[in-house]
Amino acid sequence: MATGRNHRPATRSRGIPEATVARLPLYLRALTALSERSVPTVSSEELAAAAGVNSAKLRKDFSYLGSYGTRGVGYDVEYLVYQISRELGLTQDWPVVIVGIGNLGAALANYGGFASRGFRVAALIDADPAMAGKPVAGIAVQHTDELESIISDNGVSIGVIATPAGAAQQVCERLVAAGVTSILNFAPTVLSVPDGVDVRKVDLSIELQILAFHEQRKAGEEAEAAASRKGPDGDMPAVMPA
Amino acid sequence: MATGRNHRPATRSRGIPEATVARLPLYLRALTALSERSVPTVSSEELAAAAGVNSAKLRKDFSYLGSYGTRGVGYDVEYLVYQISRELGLTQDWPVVIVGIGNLGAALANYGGFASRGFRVAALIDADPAMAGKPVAGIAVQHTDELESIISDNGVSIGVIATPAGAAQQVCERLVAAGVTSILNFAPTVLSVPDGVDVRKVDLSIELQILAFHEQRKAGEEAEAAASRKGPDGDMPAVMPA
DNA sequence: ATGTCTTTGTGAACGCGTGCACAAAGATGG
DNA sequence: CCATCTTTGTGCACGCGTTCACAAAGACAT
Repeated sequence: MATGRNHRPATRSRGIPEATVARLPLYLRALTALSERSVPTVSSEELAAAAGVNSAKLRKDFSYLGSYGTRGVGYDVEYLVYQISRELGLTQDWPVVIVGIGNLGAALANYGGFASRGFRVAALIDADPAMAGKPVAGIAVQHTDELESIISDNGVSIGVIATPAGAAQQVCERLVAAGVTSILNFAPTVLSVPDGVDVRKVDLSIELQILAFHEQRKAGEEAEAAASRKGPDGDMPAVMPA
Repeated sequence: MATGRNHRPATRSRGIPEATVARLPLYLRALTALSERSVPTVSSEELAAAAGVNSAKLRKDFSYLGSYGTRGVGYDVEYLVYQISRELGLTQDWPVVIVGIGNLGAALANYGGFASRGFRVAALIDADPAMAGKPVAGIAVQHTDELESIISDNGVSIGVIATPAGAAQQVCERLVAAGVTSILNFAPTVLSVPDGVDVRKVDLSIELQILAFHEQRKAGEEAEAAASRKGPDGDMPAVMPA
């Protein structure tokens, strides 16, 4: 993935493949939606369609967690929600700090998807003294000087970096020194961290560049196909309006 | 990727592996930094360190593009910047529309990483009539009604969806019907699109959940190691109270 | 021109992830 | 209790991606 997969060499954590872990939140979201509609059970086929994956893959993914399905019936929605939540560690409360309260940081602070999944924004931190005390998403921004005490007072182990690229590595080092062991990095930089610290990267510009590559390829193939009336391979799909 | 990889079944586009394409922007960024420091050449070892990857992987990646290096010396920075830019399609101008100008949409509009890489924000679109005309990042927001005409007038082929989850699929369908063939989706939903349309997904909540999983595992291993000095089987994780 | 030294480019092996296809398991009806 | 039908769980094969290790290639000094 977006990104940013590949942050671990090849560590298979407790038998659950990394690729499976990355899909569990996807299943969880689909299951939560079913739960809200009071659907009691769901088959692997239905759930796979809702999550946008192959049903065999989904069944294999679940098989790593245990045998939670009933043959001939499917999976119990509520039970599965609980099991996946537990496996992902979402049954406990994760205090999170966001460093860098610019446009992106503010957007993250306001993002509803955090609170609903066991994540609690413990603090917003910015280096600009003018920001200190200003409320963003109902939380007063604190100055970078407070970083270390905030982390240790709240027992924060997950940090989000939304600073400019130039500040990211330094912020990262302070976070790690203060006890943070998982970092979600939005700054367009490669962070270097000691062993035992997980980093996941989200890079908006990179995603767009990948799209541009495919877009260019499509345009190229099109021109190519238009030029030669007789294409040897006919794998160009007709674009159907949804 | 994060993120969000795996949006294509297994299509190897024009001989260049998908995994390689995803890393090209990373190399490009490192090379651009070197270029700004007027470094003339760089070895695969140095560049790999700057990009945070294995040097053998980097060389193999470049080998898909051609033989652009000089043995005994390394790679010419400027030349490589050009070649990768061309391969990614960044030598041309890509007009982009952003739909959904909330916190996140505004952050994206203000994000500097777009303009510097051949992407031009052609329009900001929001469904709220109260937003229409309001300038965000120096561009006046336009109403959703204008969506189709904006797309066709500007020849937009890349769209960014930053709407709430409920609106995403509908917006997506309108974008596709109007001619967009690449979509970057920030809404927490699985978009269904016709063949020929690329979708990349960035999901903030999913990234955090993956971090939480590893965080929990780290905490579990720690507790396990502390509790049992010599455990016979170590596959049963101690369930920690929430 | 020749030898040495550095660094690229790649052949080959390995491991992970994916998807097919099917047997095992349980529900359901008679 | 038995037959049938649905759906899970998984053995297996295949392909992609990663990494090692080394031969080929060029720079540079003598």
